[in-house]
Amino acid sequence: MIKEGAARVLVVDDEPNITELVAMALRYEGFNVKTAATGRGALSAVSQFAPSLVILDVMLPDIDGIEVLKRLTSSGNKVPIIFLTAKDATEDKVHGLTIGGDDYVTKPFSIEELMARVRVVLRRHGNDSETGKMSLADLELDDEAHEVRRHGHVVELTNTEYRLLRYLLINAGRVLSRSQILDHVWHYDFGGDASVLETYVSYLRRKVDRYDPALIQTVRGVGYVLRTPRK
Amino acid sequence: MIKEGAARVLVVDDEPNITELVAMALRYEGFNVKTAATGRGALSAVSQFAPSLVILDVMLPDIDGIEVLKRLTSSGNKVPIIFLTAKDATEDKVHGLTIGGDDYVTKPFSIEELMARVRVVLRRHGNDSETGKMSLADLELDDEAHEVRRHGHVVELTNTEYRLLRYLLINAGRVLSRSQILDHVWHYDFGGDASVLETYVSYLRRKVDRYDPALIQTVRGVGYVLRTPRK
DNA sequence: CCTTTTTCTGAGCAATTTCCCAGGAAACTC
DNA sequence: GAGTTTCCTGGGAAATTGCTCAGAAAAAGG
Repeated sequence: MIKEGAARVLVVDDEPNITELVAMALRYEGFNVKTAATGRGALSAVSQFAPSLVILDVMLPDIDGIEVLKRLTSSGNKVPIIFLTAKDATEDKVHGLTIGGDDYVTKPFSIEELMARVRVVLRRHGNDSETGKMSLADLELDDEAHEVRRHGHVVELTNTEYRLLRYLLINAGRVLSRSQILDHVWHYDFGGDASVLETYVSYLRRKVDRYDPALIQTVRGVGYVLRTPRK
Repeated sequence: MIKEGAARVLVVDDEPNITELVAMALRYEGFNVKTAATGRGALSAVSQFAPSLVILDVMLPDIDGIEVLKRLTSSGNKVPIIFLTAKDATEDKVHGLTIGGDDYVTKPFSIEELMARVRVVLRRHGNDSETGKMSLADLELDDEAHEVRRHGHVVELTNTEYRLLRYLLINAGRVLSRSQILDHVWHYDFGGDASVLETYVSYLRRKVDRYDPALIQTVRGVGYVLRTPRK
């Protein structure tokens, strides 16, 4: 069952946990996904599946991700790549490789973070029609500029604050449970307490909800929701 | 006898008490239900029964629930899953799994809570034509926003009040016994007194039935019913 | 390597919710 | 109408939930 018009994404990692996690998230967003576990597998999948984007782990059992990129480039294939890399020396190797519009994300990442990169890369390559701008009342979020405005004023947010606000905004009007939010906005192996979320909601309120009306609302015993208050 | 158009749900748990409880509740709501007690049983049931939703205990005697999910995903099966999990360490394992639109419920749950998740998940996967909005006369309930309106005004309800009203509304026009309500709205191992229910009906009346006509009616010696009064 | 910024933790406090009880009201029986 | 049962509601204790602050830990940026 292939969706017409849905962008194809190839996910390559030797850990099934990761490929499945990422594949699930992508499928949920409507992408058409294939997975591979090796460099060779990746190369053959690229030629057969012809993806519009490859998410590629740098560490692979046979041919590493960088070598995969080289072979693709030398054979004239210009598919954009988002590298997955551990936060160590390998990170440096990937640094200079993001020139051709490619990008990279360090493990462990949060789903929202990775999805944001996916959208950016696809947009840049014209495979995504969306503009990357969202708004609710006088709150505006511009994904490309990574900028948030409230009441016309730019609001300075840290990365986590931004991702949290973005996730709430995408789901504006829908009540989100704490675990839903934690799973999407925090790193996939985050083991901590749900109280971080409360702390960040507190931060966001101070920065974003400084003007009336307050948009971030608590639904006691359930979770949070972003909406214009109606009483 | 298979109902035409009725969504198929597979329930997997090694405790027959639980599968029976859940299966009954689902059948009562019009679903077509099958049960399994093991991971292997679940896998074979999925391929034969082709359910639109699986309710899956994480702890199973052979293959655990997470492994079942992995095998399903890697074989390309995208059936949504609602996990059942104890409120302890196992809860953590399930974190991160709500990304693909899956969900989880911690034991002991209330039937209403589980049914609410079932509807949410099926709706999200387009297996349910319902919008998540219910109404009776000028009483409206919106599940996504977790919001109740009477006569156009938002009514602020606590979580328990909301679940109770929701259960009454689903069964509008049908008289529900005290024990039915307690079993559905309160946790299944709730040991307390039945008088909580009276207290909560009182709360609801004060908040919801402030306008005429009163919709929450007592059926003496039996239970309660939500309906427009018959003159 | 050091400074600055960001992220996370824990604890105290405040507010709300849940539950139980008890007195009284309402309905039903005879 | 009197007695009995069933139900309603207010008060209040106990538990839960959520907010905020201060500081520790970790990451980012020179």
